[in-house]
This record gives sequence, C-alpha cells and structure tokens, in this order.
Amino acid sequence: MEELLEKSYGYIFEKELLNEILAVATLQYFKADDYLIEIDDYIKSMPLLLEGAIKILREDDKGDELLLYFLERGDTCAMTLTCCMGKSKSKIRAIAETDGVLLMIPIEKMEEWLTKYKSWRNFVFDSYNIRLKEMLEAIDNLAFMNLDERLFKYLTDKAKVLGTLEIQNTHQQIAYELHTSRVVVSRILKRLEIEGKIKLHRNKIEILDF
Amino acid sequence: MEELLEKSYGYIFEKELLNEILAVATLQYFKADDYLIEIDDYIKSMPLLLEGAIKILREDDKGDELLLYFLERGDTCAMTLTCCMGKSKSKIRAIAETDGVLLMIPIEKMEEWLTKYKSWRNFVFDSYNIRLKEMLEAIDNLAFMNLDERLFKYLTDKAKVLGTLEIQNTHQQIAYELHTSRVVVSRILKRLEIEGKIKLHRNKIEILDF
DNA sequence: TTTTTAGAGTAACATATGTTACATATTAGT
DNA sequence: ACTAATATGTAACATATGTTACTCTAAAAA
Repeated sequence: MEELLEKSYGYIFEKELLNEILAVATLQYFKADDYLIEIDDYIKSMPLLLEGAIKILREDDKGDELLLYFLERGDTCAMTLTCCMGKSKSKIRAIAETDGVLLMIPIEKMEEWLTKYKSWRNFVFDSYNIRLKEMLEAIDNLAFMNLDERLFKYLTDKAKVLGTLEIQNTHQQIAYELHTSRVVVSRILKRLEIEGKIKLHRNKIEILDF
Repeated sequence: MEELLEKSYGYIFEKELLNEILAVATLQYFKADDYLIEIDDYIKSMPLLLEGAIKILREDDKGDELLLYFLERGDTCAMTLTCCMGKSKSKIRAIAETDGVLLMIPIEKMEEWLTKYKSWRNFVFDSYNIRLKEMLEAIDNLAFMNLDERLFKYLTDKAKVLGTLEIQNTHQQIAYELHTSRVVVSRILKRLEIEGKIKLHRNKIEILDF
C-alpha cells in the first residue's frame, strides 16, 4: 500500500500527510466491469484511484445511459466528493474499466486535512477543477459535435485511458455509452473504416489514425 | 454594501468574516447585457453575486454558443473559482441577465479564509457542488431531452430567475442560447402555443402552463 | 459436426432538426 | 404617412439520427 500510494501521490502530498493516509485508509481491489458506485448510493468514504481506470456514467429516468468521463490513476471523483460533503446520494454510476485498486479515506479525515495540509487542499480543489473541465468537455461533445466525431473521440479517449489502440468492445456497448443505437454505431464505424481511420474486427476496433 | 452583504450572506458567514469581507471587497455595479467575463479572460478576483442574475455561456471554436446556467443572488461562479485558483483563462462567458451588483474579493483572501473560516470553506465547497449539479443538469438536457423539452425548460428556468412569466426575448436570441436556428425555435414555439403552454407576442413570450 | 447464439452489415423507412427562401406583420425612423 | 428595419410565420427541402427487419458470419455450445 505504501508503495502504491507513493507512486501516485508521493510527489503531491507531504510525508506527514502520506503517513496519516497510511494510518486510516483501506485498500479496495476491484475487477474490470465491477460496479463501484450505483446511482442513489450513499458514499461513506472518499476514494483515491491508485491503479486502473474507472468510467463514470449518467443515467436518465428511462434508464438510458451516457458516458461522462474516465478516471485514471491519481484521480478522485469530484462527484463523489460532492456526495460525501453534501451527504447526498450519488448522481452517477461508476464502473471499473480495468482491474485496479482504490484507497478509501474516511470522510471525517478528508475534512480535517483541509485545514491541516495545504497540499490536500490543493489536491481537492484541483480535483474539482479537473472535473468541471471534463464536464465542460462532455457538454461540448454533446452540443457541438455530431455523432461521427463523438464516436471517434470516444475510441481515442478510451485508447488513451487503456493504453492500447485495440478497443475490445461490441457496437452495442458503444451505443449504450454514447446513448444511441447499435445500428447507428455500426453505420458510423463502417464509414470511419472506409475513411481509413479504423479497422473493424469482431469484438474489436483497431485505431489506425491516432 | 453592508446591507446588501447582510441580505445575501448574513446567515451563512460569521460576523468576523463579514467584517473581513467588508474591509477588502469592492462593489461592481452592472447593467443588463453587460459582458462581465469573456472567454480567455484572466480572473483577478472572486465575484459574489449580491443582486441580479447572470447567465453563463459556453462557446465552441466556430463561435457557436450554448447557455449553461444562470447565477442568482448568493451564487458565485465555480468556473471562476477554477480560474482563480488554477490561474488559468476563463473557459466561459458571463453576461448580465439583469442589472445587479457583484462583490469582488481579492484572490489571496479567498485562499486565506479557507483555513480560517469553516463557513467560508463550506460556502466554497457548496458552490462547487451546486455548479457540478448544474453542469450535470445541462448534460441531461443535451443528452436526454429533445428540443421541445429543452426550449420549454429554458423558458421556465428563465422565468424563475427573472421572477416573471413574461420572457422578453426574440426567437433569434433563444436560438443562440440553445444553439439551434431561429426557424426551428419559431416552429417549436408555435407548437407550444397550440398546446396551450405559452402565448406568443412580438419580442415577448408569456408562459401559461408553469 | 451440427446447432445455437451473439455480433455485425445493410436496406428501407421514420422522425427530429437544420436550411433556404419568401411572405407578412410590427415597430422605428424620416 | 411613408419607408426601412426587425421580428415572426411557414413551406419545401436537406441532413442527421433513430428504428425495424432481415441477412450473414464467427464463435460458442451441444
């Protein structure tokens, strides 16, 4: 645990804070596709992502989904902070994209450290700022881009997060996350293939033009 | 100034903090349609809204606009906090919806007060949380609602903020803020009128079914 | 091997939204 | 009152996206 923590946060937090974290935090290992947070869950502790990737989804009343963004190592989820601090229910769903490890910190500590450690304060604010930025980007995607562009961005974003140019996904799964239909995704993917940007395989999409 | 501050923030901040605010803050009066923040502006102080309403807009590379949300009395703009703290440029545009007054607080103070006053800390975090919630709502609108619904919501939101059922707006202005075209807005407004939800006038829309 | 199932390709059609072009109505300016 | 400018109404068409239905193929299961 010390090693993992050091790797992701060693250069951000001062030694003393790292020790406090080690003293009170617990590790939570997860597997790809685990549901980590469900909508309307109450959040009892603040998660820091040490290893792996997590996707954050929004759902409407009809059960339709939309991918908001990915979390990577060193991230925390500001939406979760919101819930911690406001003692409200989660408004998003978090699903593991890969295997990984979370560091769970009791809420009381996260409040206490705000006054005690400048580095913690900066970290929390940076997290909020990053999240607001990601939300803005999500809004840009929806408002200003057409599906072709959104889909290609989805593929390249995912490639970045997973560190591979081969996206293991069915068209149906992509359709869910972009909130559209399978047929539409197939149609657009085919267009992208003809344009030479990707190569299609069964259960797999290869990104050529990154 | 003391009176205005007391009205909006008296029950949130402790006396001592209110005094500190009075000591360092300056007032900025504005008129409806004033540009308060432009994209790529650097923010030199943190604004608290004492009176009036402000709309926050996002713009893409092509200059297309989209309304994100309104700020009302007692609000501050978390996007602005982001910029203050990250020393980055503004990613949004703020335009006065009505006449009003802003209280401007030097950035250094806002940092200092974070450790000094619990009420300030809570206020800043609440602001972030409210803003994230609004952003989520904006995403919901874009992702899950069709234009009819978005347009009607736009009208009722505006009515709430302005405290009137008569929206003084041309169809063209609405089209800008919803990022669509004037003809489309006219078409949908006509449908809403036939459904008995609104009554159309020149330069004015009356909301019947609130 | 044979059968079943999931994934993908594609046509045909439906609907929502965007665009162009023009008509009409209201207001402002002279 | 006349003219110009602005706001709105509306038809006709274009395009993007969503839906239904069917086919084919690869993989998994029997």
